Amino acid sequence: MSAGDFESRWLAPEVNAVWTQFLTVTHRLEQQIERRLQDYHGISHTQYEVLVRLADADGARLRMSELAERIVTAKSAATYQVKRLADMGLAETFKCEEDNRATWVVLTDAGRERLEETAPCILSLVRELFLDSLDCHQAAELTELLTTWSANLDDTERPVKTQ
Amino acid sequence: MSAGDFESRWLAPEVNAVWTQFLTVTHRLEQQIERRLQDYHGISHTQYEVLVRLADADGARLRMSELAERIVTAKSAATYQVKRLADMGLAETFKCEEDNRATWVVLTDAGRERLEETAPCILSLVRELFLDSLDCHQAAELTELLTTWSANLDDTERPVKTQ
DNA sequence: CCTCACCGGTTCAATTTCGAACCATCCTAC
DNA sequence: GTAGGATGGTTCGAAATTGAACCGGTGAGG
Repeated sequence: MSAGDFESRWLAPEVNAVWTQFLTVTHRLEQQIERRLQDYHGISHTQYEVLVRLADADGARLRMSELAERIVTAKSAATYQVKRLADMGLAETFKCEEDNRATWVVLTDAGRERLEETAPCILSLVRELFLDSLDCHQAAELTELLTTWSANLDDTERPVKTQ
Repeated sequence: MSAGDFESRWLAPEVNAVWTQFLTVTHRLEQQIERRLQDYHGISHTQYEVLVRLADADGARLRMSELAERIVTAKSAATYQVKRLADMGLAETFKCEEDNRATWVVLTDAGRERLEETAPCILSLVRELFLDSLDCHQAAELTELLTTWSANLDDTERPVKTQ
C-alpha cells in the first residue's frame, strides 16, 4: 500500500485528530447546553432554538418549512416541536392566507417572555464555553471557515449541474 | 438598558452570527454524514463511530464506560448500540476478568472489514465538506481552538474546586 | 470480617428524531 | 379548463437517546 493510497483511504494522523476532536467538542457542547436548559428552564435545546429563530424573524413568525430549515431538522420534527410549544403556550400556529397549504408559526407573548428569561442563562454558558475563547483574529478566521463549510454543504446537498 | 446590560443578556450581532452559524454548520454536517452512511452502508453515524473507536483502541477493545465516554453518549446508549452491533456480528462483548462488574467490547473481524469498507466513503465526504477547506495555518488555528474549547468543557463539567 | 459508599452496566419509560406515505393545494403547460 | 408535477404539512412507525432506578461487585475504614 503506497502512501498516497493510505491517504486516500484513511486520514493522516494530524488531520484525523482534528476531525475526531471536532466531533467530540461539538457533541459535548450540545450536551452541556441541553443539560443546562433542561435543568434550569425545563425546555430542550431544540425548543429553545425554535423560540430564538421565531424571535429573530420578521413579525416573530415563520412558515413551518422555513422554520424546519433554520433549526436544521426534518419537517416532521418541526411539526412535533411546534405542537409541543403550542401546548406550553409559547407558540401558536395559524393558516396562511396567501397559500392555503402553508401554516404560520408565531411566537406568543408568553413565548417571548420565556425566551427573555432563558436566554441570559444559556448565552452566558455559550460565552463561557465557546465565545470567550475567541480573540478578534480567531473569530474572523472561524467566521471565514464557517462560511466555507456552509458553501461546501450547499454544494453537496444540491450537487452542481455542470451542464 | 445600557450597552453593557445588553451585552450581558444578549450577544453582540457579529458574535451571535458566529454562534448561530456554528450550530447550523455542525448540524448540517452531521446530517449529511448520517444520510451518506445510511444510504450507502446501512449503518448509523453512532454505530460507525463505535467501530472507529474500537479499531483505534489497544487490542480493538474497550470497556463499556470508556466507549460511552469516547462517543459522547449516555452509558445506556452505548449498551444499546453495542447490542445492535453484536446482532450484526460487528462487535462482541465478554466479561472482564479483573473486574467482574465490567464488560469488554471487542471489534470482530467482520467489524473491521465493515469499517474498512465504509471508512473511505465517509472519509472522502469529511474531506470534501470539512478538511479540504483547511490550509495549514487554519488547521493549526482550529486545533488550538478545539483544545481550548475542550478544556472549557472539562472545567464546566467538573467545576473547579477553588479550595 | 463487616459495612457502606461508590462504581460499571443494564433495564425501563419517556421523549425525540427521521423518512416514507399521504393529503391538499398550487401552478404550469397544453 | 384541466392534467400532472411540484410544494407545504401532517401522520405514522421505527429507531435512538436520555436519566432514573436498579443490581451486583469492589474496596476502604472501622
